[in-house]
Amino acid sequence: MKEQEKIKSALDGFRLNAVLDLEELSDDDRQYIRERSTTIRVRRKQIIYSMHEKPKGMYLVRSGKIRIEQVNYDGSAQILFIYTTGEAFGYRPLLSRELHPVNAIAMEDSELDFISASDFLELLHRSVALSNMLLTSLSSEFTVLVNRINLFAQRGIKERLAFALLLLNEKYHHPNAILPESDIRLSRIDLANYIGTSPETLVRTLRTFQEKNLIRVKGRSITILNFESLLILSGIMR
Amino acid sequence: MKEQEKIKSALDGFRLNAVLDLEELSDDDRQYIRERSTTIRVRRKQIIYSMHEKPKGMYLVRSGKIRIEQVNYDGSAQILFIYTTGEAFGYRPLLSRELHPVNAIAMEDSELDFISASDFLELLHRSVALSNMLLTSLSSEFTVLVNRINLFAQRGIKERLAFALLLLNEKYHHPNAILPESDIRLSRIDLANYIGTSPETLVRTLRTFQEKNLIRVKGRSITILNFESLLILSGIMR
DNA sequence: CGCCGTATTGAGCGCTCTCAACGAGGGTGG
DNA sequence: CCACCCTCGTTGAGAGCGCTCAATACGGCG
Repeated sequence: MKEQEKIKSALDGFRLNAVLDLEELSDDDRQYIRERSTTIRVRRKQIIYSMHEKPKGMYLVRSGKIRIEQVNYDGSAQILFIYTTGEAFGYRPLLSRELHPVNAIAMEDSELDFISASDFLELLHRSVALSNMLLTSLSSEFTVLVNRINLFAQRGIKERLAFALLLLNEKYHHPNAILPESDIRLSRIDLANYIGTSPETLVRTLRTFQEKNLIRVKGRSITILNFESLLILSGIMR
Repeated sequence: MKEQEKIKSALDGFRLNAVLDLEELSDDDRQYIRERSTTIRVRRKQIIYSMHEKPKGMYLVRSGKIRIEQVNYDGSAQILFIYTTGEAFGYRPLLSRELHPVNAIAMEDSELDFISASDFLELLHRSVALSNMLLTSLSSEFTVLVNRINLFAQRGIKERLAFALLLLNEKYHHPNAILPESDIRLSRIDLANYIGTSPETLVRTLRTFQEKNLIRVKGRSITILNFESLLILSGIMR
């Protein structure tokens, strides 16, 4: 599918690639990670860490979905990322010796590989490959965040929703599925907090999308019907 | 001034610290930088690099102000950062082997130290200290950007302006000045593009701030009169 | 002195938020 | 198995914020 490739590449620069590519590390490093990591199980809604906490280590998602969010004084929440299988998180404040700036919460029952702060930093100290990988990855993530600031600062809800659905489509895509469309399943509140709006406005915008046959909505599940239109609507492409 | 300390620390986590602290590098590294860097002069409005260009090297501001912005298809622009004396920019896409995601434009006549891509990468390759410094710095910048996404997604113009003025106050602060307040000088359009609004709305919001004696406006120059109120207004503090 | 880019002001509209009410669904305990 | 409750989702109405368009002032520079 040529169109699908176009969509994918248009989202380059907007997609946080948090995948920790262990392939790029040496056998020793991989061995080290395997030895030191423990698997932890978390249930839906369980808090993995909270804002202003001291970071305990790095997490790698084996299964499930984790949302990273900030909660403001007025109680409003902004979901910044959703991490899924193969993606790593929680390690950045270790590098900059800061407290967690965000909450990490399981959106579904999930399994995580955990490496303690000291083990992680020890490995980082030893492995130039890891250090370089993180440097590269942080730099490209910088671009992603900058693009997103632009999006939030300049675009309205329609555009932000269109964009979010395209990103989520990738997050919710089943690894071995052939079809491009996914079954995007998350609560209205989560989706609203992800695009920075209220549930009411979100629902209304979803309906207008459905009326234009851009998506199909059945309960919690959202399916994209027209990728190209959504991409144009998002304003990131002409 | 105790209050001033409070303001400063409240802005931690929101302030992009792009200062390249050469002190942390070895004598050799500093020597290398000194030898390889050339000084270039740019005039107001001059483009240093453009979006989608291949990055040529790293820039270090000696004097003047550089704005980093993204321009969208519809012509709207979002100013993401303003770099001033001692701050480094332009090197991130070198690390991630990407094209520039932003424009860099001189807001005033400025002087920059330039190090070519190959020299920069060569130094990075040799210097663990630089590599670690960048890793730390990128990680804390990640937090800053995340905080800003939250701000843009959740807050209105009043809040964003209050916040921006506090940040700009630091950017425009004269190094040896004693007083906390600065003379913030930039065009209405630049300020509007920085907080993500139209010049008209910006002007009106500035006036309401002035009417509440939060700031003094004289032509292009803005002076903060009441830091504490602005900080509370910005919503980043209770 | 005139010109051009910048700043300000006014008016009107549209988008998005908030508040309030109602409906639907899922889980729990009886 | 059913009744209840609680959360989530949806819909309506109204207010207010921020945008756009248009006109008018301002100011530095040639």
